[in-house]
Amino acid sequence: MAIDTRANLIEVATNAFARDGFATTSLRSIAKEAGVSPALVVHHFGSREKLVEECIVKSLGLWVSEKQQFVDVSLSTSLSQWQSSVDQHGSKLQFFRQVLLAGGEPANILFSRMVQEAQMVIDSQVEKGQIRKLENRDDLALLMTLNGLAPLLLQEQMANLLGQSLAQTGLTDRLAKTTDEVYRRGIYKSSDSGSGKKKKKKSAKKQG
Amino acid sequence: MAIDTRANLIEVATNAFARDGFATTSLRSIAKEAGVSPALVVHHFGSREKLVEECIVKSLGLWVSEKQQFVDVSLSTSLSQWQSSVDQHGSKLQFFRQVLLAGGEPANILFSRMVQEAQMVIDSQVEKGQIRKLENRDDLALLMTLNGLAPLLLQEQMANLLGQSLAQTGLTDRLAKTTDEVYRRGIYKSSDSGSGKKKKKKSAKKQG
DNA sequence: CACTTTATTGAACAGCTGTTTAGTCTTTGC
DNA sequence: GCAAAGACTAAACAGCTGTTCAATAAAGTG
Repeated sequence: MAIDTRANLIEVATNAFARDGFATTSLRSIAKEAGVSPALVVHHFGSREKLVEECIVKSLGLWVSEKQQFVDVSLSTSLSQWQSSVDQHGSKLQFFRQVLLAGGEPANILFSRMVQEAQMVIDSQVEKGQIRKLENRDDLALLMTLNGLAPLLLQEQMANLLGQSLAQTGLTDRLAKTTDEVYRRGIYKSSDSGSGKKKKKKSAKKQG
Repeated sequence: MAIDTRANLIEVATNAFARDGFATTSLRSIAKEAGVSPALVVHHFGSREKLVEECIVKSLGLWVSEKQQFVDVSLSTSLSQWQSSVDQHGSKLQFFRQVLLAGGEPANILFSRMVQEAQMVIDSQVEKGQIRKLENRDDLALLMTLNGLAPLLLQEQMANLLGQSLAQTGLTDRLAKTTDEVYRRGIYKSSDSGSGKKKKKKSAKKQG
């Protein structure tokens, strides 16, 4: 059964790439893990690089159809929210992490899509009145995407730091609080932050 | 001259690692670039891995002695500031970028040092009254380090996005402005943000 | 049924990797 | 000056990599 083998190869390869990265995962190891000869892999995909491409294309397609699930990752204003997202669809997230770390065109495409997503989310939240309008929404989208991806990219170093310093003191919750505070007092209207009883509709001159 | 060769090898290797990363830079390519036989490299350092270690140790030592120059990178509240830092000591920064991307113990050490730096800077700025006191300064330090490192790690994707969408419209300056706005209205006292004429020393109850 | 296509494999190839060995050349210590 | 020590190299080794080739088995197709 050719299709089964093909699909299975893609799945095995995707998981391997997500786990170990693209550079360090060999065609042979994938074949071995799938219980198949290396020659069969190139028979089905033409080359290792084509297999990589197919895995990426498929995952990017999946991402499009499951957008909402990843938006809160790249845009999560709370790290606990981010962590729960990681736990939920961890393998997919790890794959995207590897795509970003590997760089190149796929990483550029993925990143620019994430920024676009962020723009849409911001627009929607501005419309709902949850975010105050900003001079440049595109810049904010880029900024939030960058900040949102940081804990994903540096997850290993974060885990090391948190694990050895404060362990399970509910630190991710406190981090979420801090992030929340920065973002709310910064970009969000003060709707529930305590000092938001009065609406201030001032407009002060900006020196500059 | 043994010492010259040794020192030169470290420098060549460090630059190569900074440029191409650790995984993809071979001992042979380093030897070739230094105009020396591969065997000589292992003669001087014992193994490739030892050479990597020495490069990292030396760079981490350099970082300690030039702390202030890198603090504004991992903590830069402005992306233009970050960019000028990148231009200034680009190669060193790229090396640290590769260390972080490579992961493992060196990355953990580097990251935790950066967070420590951030803590000190925050303390200093709180003392100067530039930052309002926060519930947990450690969390903020971690958060700012993460956010500060994001544009370094994703520099390639950022460059791609900015280059193709808005080019040299002074976007980095606008980004700096946005970052600044988020941070100032968030964590900084409102000393010059227009609405900061009156100090409000209220403390409202938080629901839930 | 024969015939073609497809799935699958083991073996081999060329190219890369880090490392070792044996040897040459150069410097140093006495 | 001579012997020991260190700098340095070419060549080879074993192990990995992606890929190719010839061959075998299976599945479709007429």
